[in-house]
Amino acid sequence: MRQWHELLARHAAVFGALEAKLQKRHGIGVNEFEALERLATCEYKCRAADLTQAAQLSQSTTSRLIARMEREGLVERAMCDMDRRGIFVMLTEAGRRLYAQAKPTHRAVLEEVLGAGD
Amino acid sequence: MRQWHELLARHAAVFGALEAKLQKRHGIGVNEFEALERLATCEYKCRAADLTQAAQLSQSTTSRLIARMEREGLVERAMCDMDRRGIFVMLTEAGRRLYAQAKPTHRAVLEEVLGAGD
DNA sequence: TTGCATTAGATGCATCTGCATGTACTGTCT
DNA sequence: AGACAGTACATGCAGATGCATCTAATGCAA
Repeated sequence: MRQWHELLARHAAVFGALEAKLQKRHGIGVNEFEALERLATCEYKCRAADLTQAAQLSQSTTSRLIARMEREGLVERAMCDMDRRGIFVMLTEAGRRLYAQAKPTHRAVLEEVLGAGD
Repeated sequence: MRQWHELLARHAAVFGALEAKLQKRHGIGVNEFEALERLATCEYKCRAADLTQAAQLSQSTTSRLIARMEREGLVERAMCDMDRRGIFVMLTEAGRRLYAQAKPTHRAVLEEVLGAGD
C-alpha cells in the first residue's frame, strides 16, 4: 500500500521530469527516447515488437510511435524478409544524432531525480 | 539507469493490472479509484486540489476526472464558502458503495503484483 | 493443396491528456 | 476604493491512447 503510492509518486516524478526536459531540449518524449535507445543499442535493425517491450507500450502505441518517428525522419521502416508480416525499424542518421544529443540530458535527469528522490 | 527501467517496468505492471481489474470488475480506472479512496478517507468533503496531489494528476486531468465522476453519480460538487474560487468534492452514496466494493479488488491486485514482482 | 487458427502490425473510433488560456475570485499594495 | 499579481478551477484544441477490428502472412493439419 505505501509501496504502491511511493511507486506512483516516484514514477510520476521521474517520468514527468524526463518528459519535460526531453521535450524542451530535443523535442521528443520519453517513449521516443526509449525507442531511440533501444534502436541505438541493437546494431542496425530491430523488430517493432522489441520496441513494444523495451518501452512498456501497447501494440497500437508502438505502431503509432514508429509512424511518428518515421514522419520526423528519425527512423525508417524496412520489410522483414524472414517474416513478411513483421517490419524492421532502423535509425536514420538524424535519429542517431538526436539520440547522441538527448542521451546526456536523459542521464542527467535520472541522476538528479533518482538521486534526490530518496 | 537500471533503477529507471525497473521503475518503469514495475509501474507499468502494477498500473496495468490495477487498471484492467478495476475496469473489468467495477467499471472505473486507477485514477477514479485513487480519487474515491482520497474522498473516503477524508471525512465528508475535500478540495479539488487535494485530489490532484493524491493521484499525481495534472490540474486539468483532475477537473475532468471530477466532471466524469459527477456524471456517473459518484461524487458531487459543492461551493466552497471559504474561497469561492475553489470547490468541494464529496462522495455520494453510490460513490461510497463503489469504493467499498472496489477496495478489496485493489488490495488483492497490489498484493499479487507487488508481492510477486520481486 | 485447401482450410483454419495464430501472429505482426495498421487503423477507426471513442476517450483521455497536457498545454495554453479563460473566468472568477482573493489578497496585497497604494 | 482601485489596480494588479496570484490562485482555483474550467475548457478549446491538438495530439496521444487503448480497444476492437482489419489485413496480410505464417504454420500446421487434413
